Amino acid sequence: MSWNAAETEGKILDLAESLIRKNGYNGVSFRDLASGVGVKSSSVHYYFPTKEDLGAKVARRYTDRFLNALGDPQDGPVTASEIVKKLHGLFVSALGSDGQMCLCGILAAESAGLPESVVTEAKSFFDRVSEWMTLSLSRTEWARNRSEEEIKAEALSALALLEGGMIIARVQNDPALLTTLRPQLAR
Amino acid sequence: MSWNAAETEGKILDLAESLIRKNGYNGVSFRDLASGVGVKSSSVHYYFPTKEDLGAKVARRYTDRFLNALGDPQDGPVTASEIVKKLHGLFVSALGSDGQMCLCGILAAESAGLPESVVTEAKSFFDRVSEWMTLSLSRTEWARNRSEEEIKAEALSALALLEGGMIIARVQNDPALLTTLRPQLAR
DNA sequence: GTCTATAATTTGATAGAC
DNA sequence: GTCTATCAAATTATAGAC
Repeated sequence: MSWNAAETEGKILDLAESLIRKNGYNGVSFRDLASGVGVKSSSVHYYFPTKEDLGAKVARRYTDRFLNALGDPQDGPVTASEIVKKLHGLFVSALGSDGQMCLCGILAAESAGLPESVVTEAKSFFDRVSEWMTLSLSRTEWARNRSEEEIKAEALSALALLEGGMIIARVQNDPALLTTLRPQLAR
Repeated sequence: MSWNAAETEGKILDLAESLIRKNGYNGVSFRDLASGVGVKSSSVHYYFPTKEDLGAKVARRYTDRFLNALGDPQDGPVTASEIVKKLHGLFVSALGSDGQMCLCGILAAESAGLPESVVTEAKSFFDRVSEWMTLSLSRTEWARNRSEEEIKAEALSALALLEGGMIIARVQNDPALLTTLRPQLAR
């Protein structure tokens, strides 16, 4: 039946996202995915002809969901503090209890050796989240006496702080560390 | 002759560091190292019996050099701004013109799937640099009316901002981006 | 859509000659 | 110390039956 197809494809995407966030792109194999989902590796190739194809689709889906969770900047928080809180909250819940990295963060770290389309999708995550932050901040009182460059720099530094915080929290095995960084974001 | 041994071992460590920073731990093979250095892979195993052994030694050497470049906190800059500038400068020169990641940053990102001793060494980098920052900042005027926790949080957030900045600079293919973040460090 | 079977390559690692 | 030779396992990917 047709819903089986979509279910297998979805399961593969879910597991691929989880495993890449845990081990990185080079730390995931088709057989890991196949055995985890309960099919053979040739079935994974049926949905995703190449690993590059799979990686790019996982990254695209991740970014789409992330921006969906952020919501429309025109209809979001109106203070800089609340905007930053929203972004921070998404990263904290992404790190979760099992210390999973941001998918595009780990892809970006590995990017020098990754297939082109995967890098393009990882880059797109930062472009889009950065744009969301810039648009959101632009609507606030905080932005009144600040230039476009200052606002963009603030958006970028918030993202950098959160990505770096995830990395450190993970290696220290201390998810609470990311929470600690919150006061550094609100200025 | 004996100096040949040291030379080969050093070349392997140099190349391993460079390749891990580019592709991550899982993106480097013994044959990559061997061909790059001009020996056979069995010779690489002669110096480093296992990949874990090699990874741990590369990380340890990287951290030792990094702290050596930072210098003795008792004998360093005395203003918070200069301390932050020194750390920032090291990261900027590490990123360099070819966009290489911080070795322990990429190892930390991959850490969930890495051998134990490699993770231990990556963790040690953040412990030691964080301690350097905390000790250095504690000696400044800036620290006078601040608690131990506040100082540690500042050290940690500076590190997080720089690691995250490297990641984003790399995927955006824009090393200057890390320079942009500098004003966010000085408070 | 999923399977079996398999190809072609790469990987980490070892044994033993020189 | 470096080599040749080799191994067992894992990797991405394809062909073709059901």
